[in-house]
Amino acid sequence: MTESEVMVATGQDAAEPGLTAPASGQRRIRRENVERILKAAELVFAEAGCAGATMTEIADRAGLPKANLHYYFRTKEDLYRAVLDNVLRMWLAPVRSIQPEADPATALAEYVVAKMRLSRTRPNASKVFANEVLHGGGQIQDFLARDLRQLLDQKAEVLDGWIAKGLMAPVDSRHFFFMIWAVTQHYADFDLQIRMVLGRKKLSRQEYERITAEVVRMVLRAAGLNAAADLMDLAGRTG
Amino acid sequence: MTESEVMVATGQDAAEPGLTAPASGQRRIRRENVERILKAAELVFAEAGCAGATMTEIADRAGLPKANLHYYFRTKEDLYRAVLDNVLRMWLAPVRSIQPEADPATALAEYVVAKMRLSRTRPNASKVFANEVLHGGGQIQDFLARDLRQLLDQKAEVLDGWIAKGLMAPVDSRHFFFMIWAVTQHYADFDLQIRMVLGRKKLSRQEYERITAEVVRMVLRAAGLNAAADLMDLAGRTG
DNA sequence: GGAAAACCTGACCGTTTAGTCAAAAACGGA
DNA sequence: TCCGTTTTTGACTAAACGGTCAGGTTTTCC
Repeated sequence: MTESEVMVATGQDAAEPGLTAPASGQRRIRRENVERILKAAELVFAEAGCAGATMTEIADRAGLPKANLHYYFRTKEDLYRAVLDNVLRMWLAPVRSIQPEADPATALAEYVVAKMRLSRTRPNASKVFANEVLHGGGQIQDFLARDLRQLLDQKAEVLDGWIAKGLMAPVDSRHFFFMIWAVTQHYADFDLQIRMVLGRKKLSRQEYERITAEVVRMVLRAAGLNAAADLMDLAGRTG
Repeated sequence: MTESEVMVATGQDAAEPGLTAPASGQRRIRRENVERILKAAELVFAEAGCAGATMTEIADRAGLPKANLHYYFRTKEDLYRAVLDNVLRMWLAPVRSIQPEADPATALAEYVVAKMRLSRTRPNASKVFANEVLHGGGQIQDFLARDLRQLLDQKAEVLDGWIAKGLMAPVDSRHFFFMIWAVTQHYADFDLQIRMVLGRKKLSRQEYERITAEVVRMVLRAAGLNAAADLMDLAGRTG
């Protein structure tokens, strides 16, 4: 599964691609139903895992009969791949802020904020990703070994550049990224644990923003950017 | 599932507990087979998740016929609970080093080292735990809301004490623990991603120790303990 | 050595699940 | 309105799975 193959399932790979498919976008009904199915599937796959999810459950959540799912997606695995492809595409996006000419503290803070926002707004996507890596099927290995590796190499080089210029502490740039991924995704993947342990039913948006600021401070300090972290401290506590 | 109920499955809760059970420990055969089954089960549950694991697969890995599993563990859920109980017990152990009178840098470093060692030596245990939290069944909620919450409250208080004395930066102690958990367990739960992205087939013990040192440095810096982290820098790079 | 307890296991059963299919209904351009 | 195309769906099948059980074998203890 290379990056170029990561795409929204248009459904054209199921049920005999319309050879006479009109250029004017897909049929309305197909587009709407595919979207509904993918949304329901992401939820169910996140809740139950790939093996634990059933087509019947997904169909019920989408408000469609099961046979209809098999009309748009030939097999359960096809549907799972489509969901996963969406998730992977989303995963790669927030890293853009890491650029050589950027200010390290600003860029890292922006990156963490973007990752935390993704954890809040799309926890199910993160869970599907986590589940897939956890039970390392062949599904995701190409993505990890090709696309993600290439991306990490690029961005690690940016950090190494900053370090060489003395702009941040001499961390191992790759493992520094692992730390950011681990911490930010933790708030989506382990949200049950976090809520139970904090005794909260749900984390409000305000609470989430406070947590995000805290995570940013810790990450900045881990990078040796204490001045920036302390500035945040001031802003966060007085604002 | 309270902490007191967290225990190794002795098998006495399956197949009619021997009412005439001898005080001199369990029967040898039972003890050995239960251990083999639990070991195989932990592996399979980690690889496939709870729903994806099959009794047949576990039986094959344990080298026993499937019916034999049901002799020691009445149902798949009973077996899963037994595995999970082992995992949870292990999870709570390493936190001991966090004590009020300890030196923050030393205690935190020891804690991170212990958690990283657990990730290296028992990755499957970590994966079973992660999978359970991810798909939050009722199984683990009591543990999280009671035992883990209580433990976190205790240890957060220790950190707050250190902070009050000015021994470390004013972090949110609970979220600081979340960061440690996230980062250390990441190396077990996401080891596939880490190996793929680094282009390694397997991480050697030496590599793991280098990574552990790096993680310790980042955690210490995140806690504002830069002096200790820099000392480690020196030791790690010259030693 | 003998009896009771513990252990073993092939064959079997009911349920759940992914996937199929054919016939009907809805759609949409001419 | 008409006709080919797309969409819908209840009923069905085969396979996989968790769990059962009866009858046999081994172990343990006196």
